[in-house]
Amino acid sequence: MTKPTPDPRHTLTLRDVSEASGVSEMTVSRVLRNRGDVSAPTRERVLEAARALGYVPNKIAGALASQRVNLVGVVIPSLSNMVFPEVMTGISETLDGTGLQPVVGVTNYLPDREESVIYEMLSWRPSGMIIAGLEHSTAARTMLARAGIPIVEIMDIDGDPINHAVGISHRRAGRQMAEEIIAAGYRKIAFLGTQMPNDFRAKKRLEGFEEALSRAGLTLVDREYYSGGSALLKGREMTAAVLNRTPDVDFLYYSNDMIGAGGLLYCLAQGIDVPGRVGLAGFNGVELLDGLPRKLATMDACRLEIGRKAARLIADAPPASQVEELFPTLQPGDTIRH
Amino acid sequence: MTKPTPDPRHTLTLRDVSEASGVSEMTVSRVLRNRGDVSAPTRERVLEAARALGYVPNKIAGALASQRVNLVGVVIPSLSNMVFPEVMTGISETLDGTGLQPVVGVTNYLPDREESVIYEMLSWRPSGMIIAGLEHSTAARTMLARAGIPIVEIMDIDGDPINHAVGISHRRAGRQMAEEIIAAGYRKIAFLGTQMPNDFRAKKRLEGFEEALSRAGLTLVDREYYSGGSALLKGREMTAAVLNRTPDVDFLYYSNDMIGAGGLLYCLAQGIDVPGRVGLAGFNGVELLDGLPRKLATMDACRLEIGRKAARLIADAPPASQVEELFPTLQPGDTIRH
DNA sequence: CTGGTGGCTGTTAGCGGTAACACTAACAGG
DNA sequence: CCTGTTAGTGTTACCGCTAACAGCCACCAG
Repeated sequence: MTKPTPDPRHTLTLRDVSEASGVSEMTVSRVLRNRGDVSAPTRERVLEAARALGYVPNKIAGALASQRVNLVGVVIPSLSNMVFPEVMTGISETLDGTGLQPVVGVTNYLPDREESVIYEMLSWRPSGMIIAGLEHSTAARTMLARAGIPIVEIMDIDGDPINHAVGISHRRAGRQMAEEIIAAGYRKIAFLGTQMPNDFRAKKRLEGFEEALSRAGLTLVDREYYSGGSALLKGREMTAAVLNRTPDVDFLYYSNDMIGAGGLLYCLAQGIDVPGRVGLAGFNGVELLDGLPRKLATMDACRLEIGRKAARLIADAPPASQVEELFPTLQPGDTIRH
Repeated sequence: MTKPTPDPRHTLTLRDVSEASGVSEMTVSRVLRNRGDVSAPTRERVLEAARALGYVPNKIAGALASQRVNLVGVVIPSLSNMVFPEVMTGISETLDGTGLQPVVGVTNYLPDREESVIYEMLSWRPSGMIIAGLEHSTAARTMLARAGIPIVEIMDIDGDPINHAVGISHRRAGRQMAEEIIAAGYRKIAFLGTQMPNDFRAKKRLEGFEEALSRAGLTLVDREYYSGGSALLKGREMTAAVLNRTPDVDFLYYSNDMIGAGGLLYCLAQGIDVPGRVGLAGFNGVELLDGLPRKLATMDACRLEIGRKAARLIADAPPASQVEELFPTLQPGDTIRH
């Protein structure tokens, strides 16, 4: 066995099917797309011929001719942190049946890469674009605005959308969590989070959090940042570091659930009284947490719903820009004292 | 603000740029693709015009004309189980700089869906396809074989590849783990795994595992299957169920690390002596495990390397079919007694 | 018998690029 | 002066498909 079947003749086109079934290319095209009237016997013959030949239509040519591309570009920072796969699920779910298909691009939180991913996607002339976040380079914003297709910026609504936006207010989410923590009586609060300079949403949450603290006359007693590596492990390490450096800390606010889970496991292993001696909270509401020995306090980010609504906006393409704010619910879990 | 800039005139084409810069479309095309000689001043003028207009080339047209598409289809069962994102990383890494770009399609372990995803992808005439697994519908195999492009089936090599294959032998991996467990003196061994009828790789691991057991005169003393839900949580539940039902079990072999981690957390919480009273092992070598209080025994599936090698095969397109077997290494962790 | 009216099928003209080749000026060498 | 070469640019003919419209035939009403 050498090449994967070096193709008897050339690569198949409509013409091959049309010759094999004795009708015009146009009729074949109609049959294959279920468009226009074609008599039942003709349809049968064509389908049979196509099947027999193993014909796969060339969407490139089809798209060019029809000026229609059934693709939706989805630009997200990462696939590996559990949050975006869920958004994707919501998107696929909603797009299924509309004839549209998602195509993902990953930016790794790099603005340059984001720009080129967007450029690349637009050059395929998709029917719409879904993009995480509201912060993009000027060039990227311009390209998107000029593309003449629906654009949905997701996850975040604290900012100025290009077109549509669906998400939560991370600033408010941070504030809300802080208020909850303060109400529970914690006072020596530390933050543990990602270093990523381009995770704007984590940054906004922290801003909201600190704002609420300062309104209560408090400030963070410690902070610890990380980047890269296994989040669970980092959570352990950072927690150890903070507890060591600031022994009187009584609350650890994590920028995401994964490091929060690491922290929780560490505390439990150390026999630290949670939530009595220290309270813990994360962010996201990842499914993973269900399996932990104790439930981490968190806030769901409405990821599934965001995906669904964003896809809906692309599919429906309403004429006017829309901003849909969703409201995360706090899940107190077992790591904030009642 | 209504529509995203209803586009002054129409959508931009090469002609617009050519008119704006006073050269032919062909010259603009050459400049934009860095192909053929174009004088420096002309190149400048063209680039300037393109930038000023915000021109984004139409790859659809380009691809049709040049019969070249710089896309590589990647078909995988799921994005949410941590294993495929890592494969993707390997693929992207290697493809970067070759001018090729990965496009993923997700099948959710459904053969029908796999078939349609493959069909859909092939209809974009990609430069190559990377597909998880060796088990596909006849129609899918035929389409792929006929496509006349390099096909790489990944993850698994226990079977008959269409063209190239890169992966590990899951059967051998299962066998190896069983041998290790037996050598460590465990005798009452149970299996806990996914129900998924279409996770062929998990199935092969189990086959290899049982084969090695029976060669040692042993059989599984219990087995427990799950589907859906939080894997970590399922791991706890299943572990509880097995320990309850078969109290004298002394080893729990999990079909993946995630449920294994759940089981480990459960055992630790119950104060069960691991690895004295029961040993545990999973499969995959997911990064997550680094953060657990104790290291789960596992076997890495060479995911990154598989992604890299698969991408290399597409990029290099060797004339003859290749099968690259990788060899996972056993990571004994702390859950098998020395 | 004529003129609709629909159902079905074919024809024509692109879609927006690019390959391949043709052309042109400028200059070198014989 | 002519020819050959080279760099830079333009022309032509598609790529494989579809929109739009043009036929054609059977059938029916008037």
